[in-house]
Amino acid sequence: MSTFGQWTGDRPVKIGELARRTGVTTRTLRYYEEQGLLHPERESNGYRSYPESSVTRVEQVRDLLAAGLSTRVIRVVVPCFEGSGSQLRPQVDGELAANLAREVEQMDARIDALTRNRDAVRRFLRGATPPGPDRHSASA
Amino acid sequence: MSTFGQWTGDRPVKIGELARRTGVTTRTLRYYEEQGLLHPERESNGYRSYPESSVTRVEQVRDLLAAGLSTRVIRVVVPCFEGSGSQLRPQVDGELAANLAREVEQMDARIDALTRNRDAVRRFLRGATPPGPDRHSASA
DNA sequence: CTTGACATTCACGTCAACGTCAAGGTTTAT
DNA sequence: ATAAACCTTGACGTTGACGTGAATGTCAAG
Repeated sequence: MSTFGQWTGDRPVKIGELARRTGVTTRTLRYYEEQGLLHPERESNGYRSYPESSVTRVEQVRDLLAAGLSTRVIRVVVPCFEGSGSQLRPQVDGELAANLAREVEQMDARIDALTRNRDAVRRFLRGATPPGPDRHSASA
Repeated sequence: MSTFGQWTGDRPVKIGELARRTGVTTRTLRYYEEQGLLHPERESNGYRSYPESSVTRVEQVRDLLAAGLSTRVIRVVVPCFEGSGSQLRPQVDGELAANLAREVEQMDARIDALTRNRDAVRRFLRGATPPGPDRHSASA
């Protein structure tokens, strides 16, 4: 029963496959590791070995980067998502909690700024006179 | 009636004052100009002369940069705020409108990502066991 | 007329988030 | 056993948003 195409189950993956499956380059994956965002194990030959969970992890990281956060703050933020439903509760000391609280504030500020400006652009687009190679359009 | 301290009314300002009033460096203001975000006039001596509106303009730009947008997209976005309440309606051709629509989508995506992750961090903070040098705390 | 606080234009330095080789070891296919 | 397709570690290049001078001009005050 193991000859039916590639099994996509819960097995460790090497850097190439993880790259393909997440859409980032291997360089990026090594960079994320260097920044403490990923912690792959090593096979006997030195090859990196990622757990399946790294796929979603990388997507998380990309999400946060696209949202404008730096790897430094992502490093402190991503552990929050590890055990969503897991049993592991990483030790959270007061300093980490304070840092996270600060980050939440910054994210709020970012969301605010983005929302305000997006709305302004939208209002502008709705209020703007659309092109019209013909200047006769009577609003319908 | 003109001897009562410094008049904060509607007069042109030079780069130093604008920098102080917006909290950015003069270097940053020149950079914004280079990027097409500001268009100060010049006095006879070559000094830049900014209108009062530049204060809010710079704040806008900072807002958008903090939100993660690049000067390139800000350059296309900021004109939307020029005439909020003004009479001038800059010519908006289809291409600009399309660009702006794309930017609005990207901003939506950013807001989405930020909101999701902020909420996750918040959930984590609420669910996390706070510090406790004493390990006896019985959930109350 | 010099000093000091402003302004000007180069122009190189920095930091983050990667891209892009280079020079090799490993595994797989033929 | 040799090529092709992986992987490894350096290490230098790039882009964006500025920082940080250097060398110079301008202007009000003493």
